[in-house]
Amino acid sequence: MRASDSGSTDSGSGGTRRRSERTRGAILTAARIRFAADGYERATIRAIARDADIDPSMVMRYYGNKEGLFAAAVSIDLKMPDVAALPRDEVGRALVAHFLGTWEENEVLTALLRVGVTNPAGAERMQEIFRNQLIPVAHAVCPDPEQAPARAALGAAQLLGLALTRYVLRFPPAVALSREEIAAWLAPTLQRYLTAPSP
Amino acid sequence: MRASDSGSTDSGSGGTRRRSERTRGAILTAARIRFAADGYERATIRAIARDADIDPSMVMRYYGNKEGLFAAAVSIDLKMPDVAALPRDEVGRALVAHFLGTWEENEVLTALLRVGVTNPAGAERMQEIFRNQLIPVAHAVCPDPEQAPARAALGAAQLLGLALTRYVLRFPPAVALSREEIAAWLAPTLQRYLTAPSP
DNA sequence: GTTGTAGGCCAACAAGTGTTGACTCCCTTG
DNA sequence: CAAGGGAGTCAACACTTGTTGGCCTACAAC
Repeated sequence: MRASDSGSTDSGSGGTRRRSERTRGAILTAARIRFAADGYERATIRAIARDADIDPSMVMRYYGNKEGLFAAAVSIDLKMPDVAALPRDEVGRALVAHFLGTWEENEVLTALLRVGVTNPAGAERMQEIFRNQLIPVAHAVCPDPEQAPARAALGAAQLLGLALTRYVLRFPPAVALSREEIAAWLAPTLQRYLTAPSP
Repeated sequence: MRASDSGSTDSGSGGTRRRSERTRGAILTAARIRFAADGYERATIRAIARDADIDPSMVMRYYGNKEGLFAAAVSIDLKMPDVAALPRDEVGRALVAHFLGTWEENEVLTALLRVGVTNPAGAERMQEIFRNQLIPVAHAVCPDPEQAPARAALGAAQLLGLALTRYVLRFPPAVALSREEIAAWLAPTLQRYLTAPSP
C-alpha cells in the first residue's frame, strides 16, 4: 500500500522530514487499530510498533508515552449534522443514520469505547465528546433547553448501547440486523427522547 | 463484620473447612469489586488477594488461575420476572425497574460489562446471559417468536447503553437522572421493542 | 568533502504480572 | 499422645510491560 515508494524521487526540500511524518502517521493508524481491537491495556506499544514496522522507541520519541499516543490517536470530530435545518420529525432518523455511518467507517469510535470502559482517561475523553458535540445537538432541537443534557444522555445511551452490543460484544442478533432495520427501530426512540414532551 | 469470630467455638466437625470456605468467599467478593472497578487486566490477583487479606497463592489454590477466578466470580442469575403473567402493557416498565434494581444492588453486572468489553471470555459470558436469560423473556411477549432474538437485542442495547453511560462512563446527566425518570423515559421504548409490530 | 542533525534501531533497565513449589502451623482423627 | 492433612505463607520463577540511552546511518548545509 506504500504510495510513492522508497524511490524517494520526491521534491528536494525535506526528504527526511517527509519520512518522519509518514511514520508518525503509520504509528497513529496502527495505534487506532490496536486500541479498537484490544482496549488500552492489551494494546501494547510493542504490538503497535510491530504493526507500524518501526521500533517501539520511536513511539516514545514522537508521542512521549503511552497516554500521549492514545490522546493523539483518538481525537475525533463526529461532524454532527445541522439538525436545526432538518424537518423536525426527521431528526431521529437522521441521527441514527449518521451515527451508524460514522461508526462503521471509523475505528476510532470503537477504540474510544473500549478504552473508555476500563481507563479513566478514556472515560474522560468520552465525556468531553458527549459534552462538546452531542449536547449541542440536543440543544438545537429540545423544547426546553434546560432538559437538553438529560435528553442527550438518553439518546447517547441508546446509540452507545447499540454500538456496544453490535460492534463490541457482538450479540449475534444485533450483528444480524441491517442498518435499515436498526434505523427503523431506533429513529422513533431518538425522536422521542429529543423532541417529545417529558413523560 | 466477621460473624462467629475467631473464637472458633463452632461445632466439632470441620473447623478448618469452615475457615477455608470463609476465605473462598472473601476472595470472590474482593474479586467482584476489583473486576467491577478496574476491568480484567488491571484487576491483579495480588490486589484482589490484598483486599481479601490473604496470600496471592491462595487464589491459585482455590480457583486454578485468573480465568477460573473470573468465571467463579461472575456467575449471575438475573432472576428475570415472569413477564407472561403481567398485563401486556406493563412489560416495559417492569423490565426497566427490574433492571435498574438488579444493577444497583449487584456489582457483578458492572464487572461483567467492564470485562466483556476488553476480554473475549467476558464477551462470551455476556452473550451466554443474553441468550439464556434475556431472549426467553422476549419469547414470552413477542408477537412473532422468530423476531424474539432481534427484539431482545434492541432491548438489551437500550438497557446496556443506559448502564454504560450511567454506571461506567458516568456521563453527568445520566447519573443525575432518578430511577423514576429513567423508568418513565425507557419503559415505552422497551415496550415498543418487545411488543409493537415491526416498523 | 566535512560536519551537523535528525531518523531510526538495538540492547537494556526496573517494575509488575501470573504462577509455582517448598515450607510452617494448626486442627482433626486415630 | 502421635500422625496426617489441609490452610496459609514465603520466596522465587519466567515473562511481559513501558521506558531509556547509546549507537549507527543518511541526508543537507557549508
